[in-house]
Amino acid sequence: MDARERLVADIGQHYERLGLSATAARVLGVLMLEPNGRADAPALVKRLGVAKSSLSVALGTLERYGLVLRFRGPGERRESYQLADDAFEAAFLGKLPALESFLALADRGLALVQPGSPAAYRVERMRAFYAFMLREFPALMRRWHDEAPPAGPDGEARLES
Amino acid sequence: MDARERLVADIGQHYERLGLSATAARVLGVLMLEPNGRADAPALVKRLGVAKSSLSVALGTLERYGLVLRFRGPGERRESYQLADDAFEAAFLGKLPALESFLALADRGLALVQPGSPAAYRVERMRAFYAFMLREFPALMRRWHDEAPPAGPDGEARLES
DNA sequence: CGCTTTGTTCGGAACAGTCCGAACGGAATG
DNA sequence: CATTCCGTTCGGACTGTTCCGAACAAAGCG
Repeated sequence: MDARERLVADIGQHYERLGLSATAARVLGVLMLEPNGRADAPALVKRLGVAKSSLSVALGTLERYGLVLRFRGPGERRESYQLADDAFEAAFLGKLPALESFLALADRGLALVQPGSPAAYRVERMRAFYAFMLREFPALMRRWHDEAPPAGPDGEARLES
Repeated sequence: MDARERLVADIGQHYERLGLSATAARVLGVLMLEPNGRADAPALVKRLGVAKSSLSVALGTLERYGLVLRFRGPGERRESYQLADDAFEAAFLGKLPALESFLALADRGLALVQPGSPAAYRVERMRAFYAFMLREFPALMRRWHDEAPPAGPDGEARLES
């Protein structure tokens, strides 16, 4: 078990802790270290030692989360899977809807709580916090995009989105 | 099932989605709407219809996460549980360590990947993103603390931390 | 000192989620 | 048109988690 193998396993552990299944997490680990960030299903099956059915569902969830893109070259028999360029940002932005629904929850709470009571202040503060985050987070992401290092020498094929 | 009940259930659903157990999530829901944000174990057991053993472990995890504080008044027979004032911020800040470890993972990746390769650029970009977030997020929290509305009329007892 | 109350810990049951092998539908090849 | 290759879906087995009831330790009260 070389260093690369160990790193793949550790990356898997961390993504698993974030709620991904073990297979999906390990797929991410492999793709990150793959030279061109791309692999096909048979390669992943061999690399990870999982059934192709498990791989199928794992890739499905990864695609739904916007972390992995499917790619089929013209006339290509099999399809390749590639890390989305903005996978990490996508993982962050994917949590914004959760913030929105918490905001809505806070609103419902405000309507139920006696105005002026400590509970009202508490819920109002919670509401304000989520509103603040919901406002400031996209701004932060914009700043990141400005300061961000270039995406690379484009030695890899870019996928049309 | 009145509106309050429904709201408690929905808050529970959302916190459950964030990784808390069902019981812990519902405890949070109850405490948020409780007039003074406080309750004791028998009340919670009756309110939620769970065994007190389940409640015990749920409260333990909530306390470890810094979302709930134990409180025993002097000479009080039983102890009360109260929402931490900064529960929502704590929930956010609790994820910073995860960012740090991802940064470390990216460093290990950089050491393994061939310099100049597309993979190197990709991992470098990932590293930069996490570094950016790790730097900017505390700053964002500071700004929140400045702009934040007051904590309330202090009609509730404050806990010594 | 016995009794009650409060909170934790333990063992077993129930459940959700994930994985695997097998079967299936589709598409390109010969 | 038969065959081969891919990817998805399905049923069953397994694992880890959560929950409950019961037993337990600790601390005040009579």
